[in-house]
Formats: sequence, structure tokens, C-alpha cells
Amino acid sequence: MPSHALKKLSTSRLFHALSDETRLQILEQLRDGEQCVCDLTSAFKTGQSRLSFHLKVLKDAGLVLDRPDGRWVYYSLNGEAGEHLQVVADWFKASSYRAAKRGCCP
Amino acid sequence: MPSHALKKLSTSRLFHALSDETRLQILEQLRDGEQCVCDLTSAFKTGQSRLSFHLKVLKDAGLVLDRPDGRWVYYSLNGEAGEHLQVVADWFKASSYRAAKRGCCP
DNA sequence: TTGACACATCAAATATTATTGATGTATTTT
DNA sequence: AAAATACATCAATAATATTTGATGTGTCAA
Repeated sequence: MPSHALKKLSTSRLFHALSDETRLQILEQLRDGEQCVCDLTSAFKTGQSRLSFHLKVLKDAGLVLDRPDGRWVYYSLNGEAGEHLQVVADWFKASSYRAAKRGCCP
Repeated sequence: MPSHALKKLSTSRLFHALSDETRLQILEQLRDGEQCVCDLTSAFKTGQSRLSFHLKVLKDAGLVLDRPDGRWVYYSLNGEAGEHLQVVADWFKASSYRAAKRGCCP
């Protein structure tokens, strides 16, 4: 894997999206299948513009997909993000292994 | 996996730590093995307090370990964080699969 | 076509994070 | 013991993110 792998994947945006409790809860909610903004608004008992904001962050990070249908917009988990997360997990595991081999024995 | 797995692992803190370019670069730098703050300060040509700040964020998130030695403090990648990232990647892949099975067929 | 609904977006206010320079505490060197 | 080094922490400022309420656009139903 290239040296600057983390940077190239626009990883900081992905991670920023995952760094907020509200957004993590939205992702958990979407485990039950796609939901419209109104579903989430009533599930979280909060303002609609607030949810639209967070959904946009999640969407821009590639974590969710949106499917407009009439006057509703349905959001769902984007399976591709799982691959991206896997790449990062692999990167970290390989790097810490390599670092341990190098850095422990001066 | 329990429903609130993401929350319990203090996932938002982990990802917040990963959501900053400077901190990602620090992690890449630590691929070469443990380094003291002074190593990183000269590598990044930046203020020492700035690096201490980011190293604290990484440490609190469990991404790096510190090993004080005399007047130096050596930082290194924490392999355990790889497991945490793996859990999240697995969670996301399983969840999006499950959601697809549920949400696609109204 | 009018009214109600679902959603996005905007601007202003608030909250959270990051940077900078200064100060403090150990530790080592001389 | 004194000076120098390595680092953490603090306070002030700057930069970003988030929340809130209002406004706008498109869609559906009556």
C-alpha cells in the first residue's frame, strides 16, 4: 500500500462524518432499512433541518445513499463505505505491525 | 453485535482523532517506528505545543501509545486500534447488508 | 388551484476545535 | 548548581462545525 494511502482516500472527510454521535445514531437507525427524513425526524424528536444537515454530511462522505421518491427522500447505508473502512483498518493493522518490528529494537 | 456497539466503543472519539490531516500525517510518520515529539517537530517543521496537542488527541482516542524515557516521550502506533477499526468496518458491512435485505422490498 | 406536506438551504447564533506564544516541570548536561 | 533540553499545559485568539428558525422549491391531495 502506498505511503500516503490515508490521505489519498479523502479519508479525513469520511472520518469527520463518523466523528459525531448524532450521525452514528443515524447510521444505526438505518440498519432497519432505508428511511425518509421524516422517519428520522420523528425517531430522533428533533428539527428537520438539523437532520438534513447531518444526512448531507453522511452523504458527502459516501456513507449513505439517497433515493428521492415523490416528495420523500429515502436514505440508506452505502455498502461501498464498508470497503473503504476495511482499507483503513487494514492500513492501520499493517502499519502498526511494521512499526512494531522497526521501532522496538534500537 | 449489540445494537449500540458503535457508541459503546467511543467510536466518535476515535474518528474525530482520525478526521484531521495533521493527525493522519503523524500516523503515517509513525509507520517508521516510535518517535519522540522532537522528531516529529523537526519532521513537520511546526511548533512543539501544536504537536503535543495532536498527540494527546491521538492518545486519548487509543490510536497511539506513549513511552516516557528520561526527558523524552516516544510515541508509537497502538495496534489495538486496528481491532477497533476492524469492528467498525465489520459492523458497517454487516449492517448495510442487513439493511439492503430489509429496506429494498416494501 | 389551493393548501398541506417533505425536504433542502440559508443566515445568525452558539459551540467546539485548532493554533500560537508563554509558562511550568522534569531531566540531563556541563 | 546552573544552563539547556524535552515536553505538557495554559490562556487568548482564530477557525470550523453545529444548531436553530426562517424561507424556498417541488410534490401530492382535496
